[in-house]
Amino acid sequence: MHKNAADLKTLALQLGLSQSTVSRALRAHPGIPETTRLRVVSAAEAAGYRPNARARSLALGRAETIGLSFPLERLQLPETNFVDVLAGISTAITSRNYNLLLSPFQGDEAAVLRRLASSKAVDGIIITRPLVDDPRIALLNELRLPFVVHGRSEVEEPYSFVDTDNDNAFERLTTLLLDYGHRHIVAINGLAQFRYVAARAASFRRAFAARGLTPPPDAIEFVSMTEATGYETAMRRLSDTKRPTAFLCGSVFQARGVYRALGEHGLKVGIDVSVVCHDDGVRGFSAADFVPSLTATATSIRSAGEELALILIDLIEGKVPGPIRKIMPFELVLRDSVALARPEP
Amino acid sequence: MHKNAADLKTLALQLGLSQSTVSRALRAHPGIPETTRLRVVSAAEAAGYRPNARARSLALGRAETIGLSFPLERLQLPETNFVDVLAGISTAITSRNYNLLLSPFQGDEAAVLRRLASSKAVDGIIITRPLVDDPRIALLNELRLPFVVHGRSEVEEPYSFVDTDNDNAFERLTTLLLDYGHRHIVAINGLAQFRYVAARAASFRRAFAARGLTPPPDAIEFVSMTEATGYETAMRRLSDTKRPTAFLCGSVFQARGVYRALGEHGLKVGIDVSVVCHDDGVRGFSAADFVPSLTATATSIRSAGEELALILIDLIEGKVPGPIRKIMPFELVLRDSVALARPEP
DNA sequence: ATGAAAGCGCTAACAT
DNA sequence: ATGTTAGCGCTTTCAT
Repeated sequence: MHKNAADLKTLALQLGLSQSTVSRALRAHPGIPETTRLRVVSAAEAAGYRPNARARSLALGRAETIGLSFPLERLQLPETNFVDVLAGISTAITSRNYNLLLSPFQGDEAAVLRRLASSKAVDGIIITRPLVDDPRIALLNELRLPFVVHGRSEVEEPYSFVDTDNDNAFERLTTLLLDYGHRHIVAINGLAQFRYVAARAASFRRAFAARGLTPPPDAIEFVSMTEATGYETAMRRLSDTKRPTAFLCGSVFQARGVYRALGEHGLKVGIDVSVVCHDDGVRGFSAADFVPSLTATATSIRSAGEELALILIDLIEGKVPGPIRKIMPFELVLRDSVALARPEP
Repeated sequence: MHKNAADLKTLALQLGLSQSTVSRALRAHPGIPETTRLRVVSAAEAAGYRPNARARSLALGRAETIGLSFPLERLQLPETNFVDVLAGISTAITSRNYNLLLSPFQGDEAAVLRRLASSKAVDGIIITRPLVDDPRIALLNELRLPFVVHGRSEVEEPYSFVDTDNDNAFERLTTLLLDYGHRHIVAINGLAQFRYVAARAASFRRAFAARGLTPPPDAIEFVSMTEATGYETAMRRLSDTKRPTAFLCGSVFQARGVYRALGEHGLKVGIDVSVVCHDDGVRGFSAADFVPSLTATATSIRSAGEELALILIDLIEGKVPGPIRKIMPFELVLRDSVALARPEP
């Protein structure tokens, strides 16, 4: 076999051609006759030649590599949709022949982004979980590093993003519960610092408003997206003097906690209390597998990951012009966790 | 702010120094007086200078990047310890200031490894889930790309690895059950193509042999490491004319399935039937959280991930000589899933 | 149709 | 203590 993968110079020497001709032949440049092209290609194959990525990226100014910057914890916590996003990105880069550089960080993300940008280690970057007013967007624009955001922010800056259709999904879920006669609904939302949480809260209120209703201020709970907080929140609200008749959860993790709390209160999901949820399609946490099965707005966070990478690569390669904005669709899947609201006791 | 991150040439020009002096000053080479060093460093800081990683790696022959090659599915299945390994690797590279290049693949891994090696995109690579006779090891040795294997293989080739102490863990678990009087034990193992599965089977038999016993040939089941197969296997074996008194599971996923099967048979874990398991410390799947809590040999697959990356980096930097072999320790944690074997009916 | 030469931005051996 | 020079391996004008 090819022991030491040859370089261009050696190859050119062997063929009695110049480096430039060999280089062009390998990339099928116009102006290289088929005969020499074939000769070069077969010689390269025989020698096991593959271009040196370091040299190539230096000369070209592109590394065919995208970066993903994320806080280290996102890989450490069990209840996260991050891995599914990562799976989607992985699929996309595989199909586009790109590499993915993982940039986990602890502490100062801005420093990481600055380093990635000026070190030219990647051609572009994906950032996740934008805040309502996220400083990273202005920073990346200033650094002139192509980037795509998973989610949206409220900043004025132009930027590309892929987001779930939070607005419509939550309005839909809320409307469903209202249709079933529920009025005393508790929405277990995420932490208020994230933009999508605000969007979801607004959608919840909008659905009420569409019927001339206004939910009480404490209808929306802003807590983290875990089973534990879902459980605690539900336990607390079930002790209210007037018990909620339905829960709307922002994630399957929270919904799990709600199911557990209801069980402990001796209440049956889909009979005594209704539950709906937004389902990102996280591996191993399907709303369909809940007992009883959970009515949810289903989307594929993995597809969102694919889109993120594909859009970023298109942006890098100049295949698309300005900022791309993509809203991923969802589907309302009716299952067994919703019943007509019981008449007030 | 620094608009366009300056390069070395510009910086040298500004300072009235040569590129090499600036370069040396920035890396605190001996022979650069403190005064000029400070002058250079502060100028670099002011200019927002960061070395171009592409140029640097070309000149240096090192990219300060390690690769992780894995089949795309490993990110897609919910029941996997892969993400925990990834979390460990991420922690390690963060602390050592390395980058991690993810190389998911579909199909031919050899091609991916060849490409990574000859394109010089990474300084070294981590491979996972070695087969009993794994061809990747010989290939990587031939390609002269530093690498570390997560797990062991039976090949003659020299190679570095980090592995769980499968032999002792499974002997220990088996001995524990034997101590409790169990003789009719079913070991739910992994798929036979992997080396660790063979090692575990041998350890199981060794524990029996140490008491002059021999387990029946069908005592060990070679199935995949999922809840579903754990369930199916247990259901099948519980219908045997002579019911097993204990199950030994290779993973918490399988153990979950076993718990479910026992529940369906109306059998109580830790009373009617005993269960033990090896616990990799996968996020969200702790043996401690089983109900009843599950006796297990506990190890940290995440720490293994950290070791993998640290060893690889040491290898790359020449800080250690030949192949490094590291066996990760485990701890036997006694919980509520084991009881004395009932006298035969 | 092919070659020569410059340059991507950095490091390091070799001066001085 | 600092500068000069020669690469690292590739792509890409610019010649011919």
